[in-house]
Amino acid sequence: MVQVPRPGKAPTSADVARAAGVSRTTVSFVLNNVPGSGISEATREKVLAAVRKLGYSPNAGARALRAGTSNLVLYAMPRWPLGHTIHTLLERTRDALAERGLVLIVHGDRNLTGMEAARGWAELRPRAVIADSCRCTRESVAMLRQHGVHTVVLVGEEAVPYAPTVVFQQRRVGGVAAEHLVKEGHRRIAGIVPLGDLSEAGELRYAGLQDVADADPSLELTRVEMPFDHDRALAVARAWAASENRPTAVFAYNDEFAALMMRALRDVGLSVPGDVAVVGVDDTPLCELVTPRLTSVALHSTNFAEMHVKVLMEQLDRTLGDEPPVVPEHEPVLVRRDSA
Amino acid sequence: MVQVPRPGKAPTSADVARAAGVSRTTVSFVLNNVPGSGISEATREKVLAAVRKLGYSPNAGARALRAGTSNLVLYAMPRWPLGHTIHTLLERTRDALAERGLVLIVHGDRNLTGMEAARGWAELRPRAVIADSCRCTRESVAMLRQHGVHTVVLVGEEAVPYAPTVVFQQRRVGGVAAEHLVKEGHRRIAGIVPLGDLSEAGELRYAGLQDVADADPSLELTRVEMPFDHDRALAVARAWAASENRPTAVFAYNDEFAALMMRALRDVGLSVPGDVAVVGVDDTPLCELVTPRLTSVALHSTNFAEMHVKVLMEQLDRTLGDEPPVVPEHEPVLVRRDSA
DNA sequence: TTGTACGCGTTATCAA
DNA sequence: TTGATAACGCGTACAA
Repeated sequence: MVQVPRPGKAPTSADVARAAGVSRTTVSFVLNNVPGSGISEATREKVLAAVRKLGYSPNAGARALRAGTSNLVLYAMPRWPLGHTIHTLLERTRDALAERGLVLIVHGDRNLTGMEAARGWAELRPRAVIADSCRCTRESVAMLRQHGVHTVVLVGEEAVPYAPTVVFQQRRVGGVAAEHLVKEGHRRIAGIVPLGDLSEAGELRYAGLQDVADADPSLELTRVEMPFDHDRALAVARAWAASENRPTAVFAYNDEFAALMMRALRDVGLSVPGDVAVVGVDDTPLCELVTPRLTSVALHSTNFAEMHVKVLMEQLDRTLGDEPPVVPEHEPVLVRRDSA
Repeated sequence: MVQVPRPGKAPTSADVARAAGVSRTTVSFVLNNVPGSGISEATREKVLAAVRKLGYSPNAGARALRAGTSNLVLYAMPRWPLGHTIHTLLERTRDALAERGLVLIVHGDRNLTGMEAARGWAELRPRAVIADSCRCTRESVAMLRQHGVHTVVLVGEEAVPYAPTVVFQQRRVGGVAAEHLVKEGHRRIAGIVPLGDLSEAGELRYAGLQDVADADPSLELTRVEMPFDHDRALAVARAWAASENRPTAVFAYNDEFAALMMRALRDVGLSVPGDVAVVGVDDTPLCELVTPRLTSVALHSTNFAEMHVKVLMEQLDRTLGDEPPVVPEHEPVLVRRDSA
């Protein structure tokens, strides 16, 4: 049972020392396994027993205050919904950090950017910060460094000169899809941009389509803004059914939108991929479950996670002022099935 | 640009005081808006200017050390994969906490339980901890309280006497599905238990089927352990096609497993729901996208999130020793479509 | 209005 | 082996 030296207050190392009948110094030596501080096995045991008895857990704040650095690694929650990619990423990162005695913390603030965000992160004086590059300016990164954050790793569309960036291009997702469709001979392509939470990523992916269209004037791009809603999808499909120069292919924002469109297209009598080809994104299990099987752009979340962990670890090892870091690129890959 | 009073070290309130030409006390008064400490508008401005100039951000650890309590609320990352439910929950909780000046932190450790886990959480001396009830024992909760954690809110299958619990019954998910199937006249029901990450929740949902079967001896329950894999699904479907007393209904762990089974069943010539009815879980968009449309048990993540936030806020307001809290129940709801 | 001084919990240094 | 002491950054009671 947990003993209560001072009700409502957490036990301190002094409490442990008192309970074990030793000095605070001794407690500290035992708990931190300080080498070369000949502690007898007997006292060691006494101290550990007292720790267990009191349920002692060191105060991380005080420890960090004294040490000048914490063992926290702060991951700023990304703007887009938490999906499988993030899940894998967190899992791997946590494990890798745990091996070094570092603790992964996901910071909840999702609305603040730039200096505002950095100030909140800096309050915790973390060892490292991982954040979307779109939420970090040169100033905010400098601020973090100023606050003793040894490592800053960004994730985003493109590398910035002031911090190592793991490039993860939403934009290329659209590009890869468009390139495939062009190669298949499509000339009129529609791109879906979702409304709501997903619109930010949606714009980026659509911009990728636009990149390809800009390079090839014979392409005709149609932008379709749409919530995830069967009726809206039906309306779009109906319009296309009635039009003689409808798009011959549609890049849906993700696999779910793609499935939604496929259903709507079929509902109005258009065939997939015969009349309209469809490409999704994420390569989810859904792709195999719909008819026809869905062609999809894969983000390879496992690869991404590993790459991310690698960069983070390199940065943690790096002593301030080393050579600039590598910035891996992560190219999405088209997984071809039947729908396009 | 960020000024550097002492390179590599974060600016302190003393630095701010120096830069503003005032005392540390004054800085503190200004930053904490201490009432009744007549600070002239001029000095106020000077201090704030210095804060901006230095990029000062208070050391949360030191502040907590002094105050005896932090403004952190720790959410221990749940064991099962982060999905839409968790996403909504975090979003709502963060907003509600932000209104009180509290910061939501998601703690990465996912493998530790009981005392081990509690020790890690306690190190940060958070104001509140939210965790899966299955990772908390009576002792570990007592330990947290001992360490000044004012509020502990659990989420899990059933209420425990030592902490307020938001009841969220995976088990009832299976129960609700089974009750529906029984009402529809099914007597031989199969339940899928996924392998891997999802097995923990899978066992609970299957136990819900078992509850119903236990109460009705005429029911015949078949347990199917299965990874998410088309070939394995096909094998199961083939076996059923060849058997004269195959299950007439299958409770799939979630919508994706349900869709996988539906496809496999159709592939081997069995009709849905004619030969075999199928029920999924989560009421995802997928339900409307497959043929036939999928009947699913909905968890109503928005309701859940609101309920969760409500309980958390009540607990935060509660002064230690108040009356025991309400423990809302959250009943899953069957959304009927065509597949069962 | 402002400065001085103390203590929160840890750990490192130094002397015993 | 151990015990006293100082310092980390912050907030505040108290005195000026």
